[in-house]
Amino acid sequence: MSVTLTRDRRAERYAATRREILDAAWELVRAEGLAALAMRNLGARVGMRAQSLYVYFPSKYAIYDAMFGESNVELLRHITALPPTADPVEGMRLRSKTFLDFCVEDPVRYQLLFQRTIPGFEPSPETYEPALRLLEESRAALRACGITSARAFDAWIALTAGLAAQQNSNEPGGDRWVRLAAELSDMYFEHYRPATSRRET
Amino acid sequence: MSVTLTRDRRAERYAATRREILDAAWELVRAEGLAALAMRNLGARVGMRAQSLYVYFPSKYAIYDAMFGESNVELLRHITALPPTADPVEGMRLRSKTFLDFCVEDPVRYQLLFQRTIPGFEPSPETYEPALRLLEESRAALRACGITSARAFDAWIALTAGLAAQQNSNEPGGDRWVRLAAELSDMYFEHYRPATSRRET
DNA sequence: GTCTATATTTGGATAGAC
DNA sequence: GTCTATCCAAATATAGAC
Repeated sequence: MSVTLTRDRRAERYAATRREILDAAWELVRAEGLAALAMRNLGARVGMRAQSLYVYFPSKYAIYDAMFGESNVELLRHITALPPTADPVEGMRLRSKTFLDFCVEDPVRYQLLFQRTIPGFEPSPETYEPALRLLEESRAALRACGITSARAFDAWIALTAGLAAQQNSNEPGGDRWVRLAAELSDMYFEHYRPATSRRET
Repeated sequence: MSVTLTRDRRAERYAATRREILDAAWELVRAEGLAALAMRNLGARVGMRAQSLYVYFPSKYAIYDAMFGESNVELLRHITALPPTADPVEGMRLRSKTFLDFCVEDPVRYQLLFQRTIPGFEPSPETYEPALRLLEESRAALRACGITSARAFDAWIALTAGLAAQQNSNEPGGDRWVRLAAELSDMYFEHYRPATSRRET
């Protein structure tokens, strides 16, 4: 006779070990770069042989994919957690600042999310999904500012992403480009915002 | 008794082979990605064993460095070859278009020049020098438009580089972002150009 | 669930014959 | 200047004992 248990201790243990491996992987890539993720090194960090990791992840790419996925979820969470603002343009300023902080805070995570630099790695549709949601959500937020054209949307993304790219590739950890965000945001809305939907100041 | 010759046939042959190796390296990375440059593969493409390549380049990084250097020289040449324009702002538009075309034309070259993606590779000061020259030259061109602040300069670079980055990472070979260049350039000058130095239209 | 052992591949680089 | 012969190191992954 089998009894139904309310907890699966084995599954809990398994999940905890997976988590531990992912944490170690983040530590490793932050210390030595994305490309330095190697099963041996990773195993050493969690006190295992490389081979044992295959119990938890079917391949190295599966580890990258899990990291990609949780980063994307985290970013989406950061953005959707922002408090509502009375002025939608002020909201966009806040969003871009939040996005840039997120990118600068962890350059390796940025590289994993936004630069396709690991040979052979492509995120799975499931882990990529939050990125699409974020993009959609951004489009809506910009629409609330009265900006609807696809070109204008692309321009906003390019502006914001451009700052992050410059910052991380030229002065990781600094703020030389990031601090231009508010100014460029103003410039953007001065140019793109239809006169009718602007507030009087 | 030794005679002074006007040509060094051996040196010419050597230089030609080096050139041939570099050409093959470009072909290889364009076909299989920057990270796929391996001495064995490269050797195969020029009809040599990998070991023989060491006669021409002391290491794999030396090959990357040579490629980096010649790309930088080429970019500088593209920009400095631009015809002078009566309107300096028109000149900047032309420069950014030329820059973007250069970046989009060859995404792998772009990656080598502007994204530090090869583990362990850092360009030598000699091959990096043209990049500094170009930056200095760009600063001067922007100054001719009446724009002198360091912040404004950084903003220009971020704007242009942002377009290139978006284009190459999201739609290599396309023009979805690149075609925004003129519009963003206008937006930039509307915002940053001091009123006194603007032309009447 | 972790281990030992091992297969397999790949890649950078050197020594020395020709 | 190109080759053969090697070396060495690193890395992914599988099989099977415990």
